[in-house]
Formats: sequence, C-alpha cells, structure tokens
Amino acid sequence: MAKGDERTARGTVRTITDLARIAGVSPGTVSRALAGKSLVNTKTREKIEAIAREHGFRPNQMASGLRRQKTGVIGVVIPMGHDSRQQISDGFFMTLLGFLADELTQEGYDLMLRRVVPGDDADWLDRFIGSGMIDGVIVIGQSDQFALIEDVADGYLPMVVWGNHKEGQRHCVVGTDNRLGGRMAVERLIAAGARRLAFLGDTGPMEFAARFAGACDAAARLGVEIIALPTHLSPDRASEEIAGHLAATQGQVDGIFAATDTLAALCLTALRERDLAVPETVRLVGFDDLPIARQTAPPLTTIRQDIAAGARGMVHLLLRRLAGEETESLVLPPQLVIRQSA
Amino acid sequence: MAKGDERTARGTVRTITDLARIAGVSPGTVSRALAGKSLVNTKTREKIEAIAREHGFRPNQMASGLRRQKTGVIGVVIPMGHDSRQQISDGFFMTLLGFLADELTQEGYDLMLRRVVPGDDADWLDRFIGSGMIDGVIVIGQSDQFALIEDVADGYLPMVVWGNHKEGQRHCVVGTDNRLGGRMAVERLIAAGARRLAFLGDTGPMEFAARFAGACDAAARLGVEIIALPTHLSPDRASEEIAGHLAATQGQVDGIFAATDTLAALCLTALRERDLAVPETVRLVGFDDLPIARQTAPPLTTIRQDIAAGARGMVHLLLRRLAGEETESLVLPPQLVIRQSA
DNA sequence: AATGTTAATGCAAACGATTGCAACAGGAAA
DNA sequence: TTTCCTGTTGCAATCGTTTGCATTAACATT
Repeated sequence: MAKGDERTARGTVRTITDLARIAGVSPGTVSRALAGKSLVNTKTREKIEAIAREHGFRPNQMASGLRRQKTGVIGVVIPMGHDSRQQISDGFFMTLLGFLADELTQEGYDLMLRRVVPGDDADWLDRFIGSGMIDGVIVIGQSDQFALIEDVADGYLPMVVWGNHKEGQRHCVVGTDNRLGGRMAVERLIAAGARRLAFLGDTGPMEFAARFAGACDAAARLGVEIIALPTHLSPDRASEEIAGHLAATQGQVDGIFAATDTLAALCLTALRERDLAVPETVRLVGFDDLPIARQTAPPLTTIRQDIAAGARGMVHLLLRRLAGEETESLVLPPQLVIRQSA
Repeated sequence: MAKGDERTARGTVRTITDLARIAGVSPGTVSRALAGKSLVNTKTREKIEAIAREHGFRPNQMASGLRRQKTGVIGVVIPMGHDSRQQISDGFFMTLLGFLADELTQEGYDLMLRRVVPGDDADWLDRFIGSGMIDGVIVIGQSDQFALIEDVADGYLPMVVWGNHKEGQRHCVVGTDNRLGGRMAVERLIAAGARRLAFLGDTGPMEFAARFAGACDAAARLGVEIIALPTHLSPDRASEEIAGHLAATQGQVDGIFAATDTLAALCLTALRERDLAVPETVRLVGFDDLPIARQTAPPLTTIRQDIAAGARGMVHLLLRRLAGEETESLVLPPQLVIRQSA
C-alpha cells in the first residue's frame, strides 16, 4: 500500500483545482487555506493541508507569480565590461555571491544568476528587469556601466549595486571606501619602509581607480612617488604582465600595492621567481582579504573588505526598496590586516 | 522630443495587448511576430518589431512560461549535508558554477541558484523541482543525499548531478574518476619517495570516500601503509584540525594526500609552521587543480579535474534529457599535474 | 418571527502570452 | 462566374493561482 500510495502521490495532484476536487471545496478555498489566510475554517484548512502533504502538492510559482505580480526571485547580475572572460570565478565575486545566496534564502527569496557582457548586449539591464521574472536586482560590480546604471536607477527602484560610491550618484550602492582603503595600503607600505611604490592593477573599473586615487593621495601627502603598472585581472594574462612589470622596473620598486589579493598572490609568485625577498626587498599589500591571503607564503598584508556585511547590507537595502522606500547608499570601512608581506 | 519619447517609452507598452493596440493588430499576431513564426506577413512583422524596439517592450516570461509550460530556467542546487557552513565559497564549487553559468547562458537558459541544507529541509529537491519555476535541475555534489537523489531520478528525467559514479546507480552523474585519482595521487607520493602516507580529509562525502579508497588500493598494491586523518573542509575548523594531526603524527608521516587543494594549501601553511620541508621531509599531493595550486609555495602537485569539461558535459546531458532522452553518466579522467610539492 | 451580523465558501474575473481553429481576402484554376 | 487554394489574421480558450464580490448558513438580537 505504501508503494501504491507513493505512486499515486507523484504528480496526481498537480493543480490547486485537483486538490480542491479531492477536498470537496473550491479552488479559491484551497488557495486561501494554503496561503494561511484567516478566512478559512480551521477544520477545512487542516483537511486541505493534510491532502496537500499526502500528495506532495506544491503550487505552481509561475502561475502564482503571474497573478500576484511578484515572483519571489531576485536577480543577481555580474556585468563583465573590462575583463570579459572568467571574472566570475574571481574569488571576491564568488565569496560575495555565496553570502548573497545565504541572505536571500533566509529572506525567502530565490536567486537568479546572470553573467552578462555589456559589449555584446547593450540592453542587458533593462532586459533582465523587464523579463518579469524578478522582483528586484542586485548588480555585482559597476564595471564600465556607471552611466547606464544611473539611467536605469531613475526609473526602477528595487536595484542595489555593489561598487564604488561617487559623490552625487543616483543609484543605491554598497561597497567599501576604496579610496580610503588605497590610502591605508600606501601608508602601510611606507610605514614598512618602502619609498618607491607601484600600483598593480587595472584602473579602468571605478573601484580600482578609487583605490589607486587613494594610494596617490597618501603617496603625495607623504612625499613619495608611485607608479601605475596596468595589469589585467584574469589570471592567465596577469601572470605574464606582472613578470613583465617586474623585469621592467628591476630594482626601482620596493613597495607594491596590488588592487586585489588575487593579483597580490600572483605577484608573490613572480617575486619569488626573481628571488626578490618579501617583505625585506619588496613590500606587498593586497586588497579584499580573501581566504587565499592567509595561505600565501608569506601571508599577505591586505586591506580587508567585509564581504559578509556587504551582502547583508545589499539584501536589506533591497528589501526596503522593494517596500517602496528610497534608500541611501552604504559605504563600509576598510580595515588594514597586517600579516607578513608588509 | 528624445526626452519625451524616452519617458513614454518606459513601460507604456507593457503587454502584448498594448503593443497590439498600437500596431492595429490582434495580440495573437504580435505574439507570432515576436516569436519569429513564419505565418505573419513580413510587413506586419517589421512594423511590430519596430514598435517593440521603440518602446523597449519585453514579453513577460512568467506568462509565457505558464502558457508554454516551460520557463527557460535551469535550477542549480548545492546541497550542504556534511559541512553545512560556507561550503559554497569553496573554490571548486564556485569555479564549477562559473562555468555552468557560461554554458547555460550560451544555450539560452537562465540559472536559478539555491543552496540548501538537507538536514533542515528533507524535501529540498522535490520542492525545487515541483516549484514550476525550472525546466530542469543540476545538483552540485551528492553530499549525503545519494538515496534521495536516486529516488527522485526514478520519476524525473531532466536532472544531472555532479558527483561520484557508483556501479549501477540510476541518476545521471558527471564527475571525475575519483578512485583512479586517489590511486594516482598515492602512486605519485610513493614515486617521490614517501613511505608512510596519510589521507587528509573527510571520508563522509562519496567523492572523498572514493579518493580515499583509491589511495588505499594503490598503497596496498605497493605495500605501504596509509592512515586517515579526518578533517572538515571548512577553512576555519580545518586549520586547527590539521595542526592537531601534524602534532599527533609527528615525524611518522612523510607523504600526505589532501582531499582538496584547499586543504592542501592549509596543510602547507601548517607544515611550514612546524618547519617541515616540502617536498624534502613531507611530500604533498592535492586534488582539483584550483588556481590556488599554482600560487602556493611550493606550488602544489595535484590531481586535476577538468571542471570546464565537466560543466559542459552536464549542460549538454541535461539538454538531451530535456528533449526526453535517457542519458548515461559521464566519468572524466583525472590528470596528474606535477609541480613541486611532490 | 423578522432582521442584522458574522464566518465561511463559491464564483468568476483577472494576470499576460500562446495557439488551435475559424474567418477572411485575394488570386488562381476551372 | 464559381470554386478552391493559400497566406494572414482574429477569436477565444488555455496555463494555474489569486482575490473582490456575492452568496449562504448559522447564530444572535430585538
């Protein structure tokens, strides 16, 4: 019997109407019972719930979404404007995504993930929003799409963006104070004895540009020079580029601020290959405090972003925006984590 | 005028019916035109397309999904049975997820991500499948849910699982030959001169159990001993546990096979703290060949899983299953990558 | 007994796109 | 001129749930 029951249980009762027929009530009543509304008689509700449980019934979310005009899904989109390939596997984005998944789940939302290349599809954001599949959207990284995001923000409230905050911007952004972080990194390098500094990274994306700007602030204030060593973020190209930079600046640099821990780790490998001692000959500071920062040799001194707090902040701001509220941006303080590389 | 146009363009035409009214045709015709069906007159189609473009119209995917009984969304679910916290940020899962996102996008599907804790919700898989939101599901890791997955597979075709293949199983799985990989790891350790071996990892999850089994195979065949050092995967606990193991086995182990590169990297740090030279005193082999494997000091010798090929395989198998085909599992060959740790 | 009140349920119209079938126009064939 | 295509289009039902409104029954009030 258990066997037979299970057989019939699978998919016999697919719709709320099937269930209503069995329970001897109307579909409307079933809907109300399952939604936990107070209007249904307790006995009726219990009966309906029992049948639902027995047959493993689940209401169709598409139909429900269509009728209620909300889906219970939040879109998470990663635009890859600068380094189109495989930025998605970057440790930072992935860590953030993991926390976002946790937070959204906890709030009862599902997460729809989309990775887009704005160059191929200028319409990426409107398309996602207009699809009707999502109640709100989280954009991970402004990439080179700042203007487009501003445009969309004017007409669409439930959007929160991870990225850099710029005075007077109109979209709601959550992110670390990159400029301050950059200052802290350079101050640390100098405190550790460095005098000829370099910034390793791509200054295209706003966040990195801000880190570099902060680095320049501090360098200028303390009267030391700093040069930019443009480097792509994708690990394959980055390695060669770093090697090239080290060869070109041979001995002229004694402190490096890497835009990312990932880059810093690659840099560390490259320094080792050239037998440059860290931190004795060259000091190195990263950014992010990814798990990898603890595991390099020597462990990385870095500027920590509180990714968990960032994810939590984004989700909570988004919830308030879903409720119709206009919210301010959230700028998180960076934190210097001193290990051994500087 | 551009300004005014843009204003009206935003959301004036939300439904296919609005668009039909403007174009002076029926909603059905608009639907057919936008779907690219051959039945509509070329001129009519062009007119409709023009209006759609002008007003930035996008059909509602919920409504379309409801009617067509398909959503264009693939569910990706990560069950966290063993180590409930933060397995999602593990490098391996994230890399796989990135490739999956790419492949699915390319095939025109969206990706809905869900992280579940089977302990809290025994019904996790049926709930996801029954939600009506997804056309098919990809399960990343069998965790401790093998039996449940087998059950579901009997009644639900469009599911593909990443994990370990077991003789005679009924669900379609894609994964590396973990047992063979385990053998290769131990063979390498022995070839590098190790004689007292240890396996570092949690043998609960099937994949790791298989790696350990393979390691035992090889050890037995070559006549060396191997002990298991049970270790959780979450980085916080793992570090202490590894330190404990090293203290306990002081000097009795000269070759370690870590279940994961992540663990191997942590192990490397612990070894360095105890001044145990790698590979001279202790040889170390990891598993996965994550980006981090290149960046440790010394770089890790490891067993490579072809994650990109795995993702591609999963998506293509799933597409065939969506078309109604029963597909076989796919077992990928592991590959020994020799670097400097063994 | 007539009326008012409340609680519980049913009815039917939405939500927005798709699609089988019918209808229509224009032209070709007889 | 009539008949028959063929190519386009409109009509209306449908997907499964939700929800405003009407209806009913039961019970309290005068």
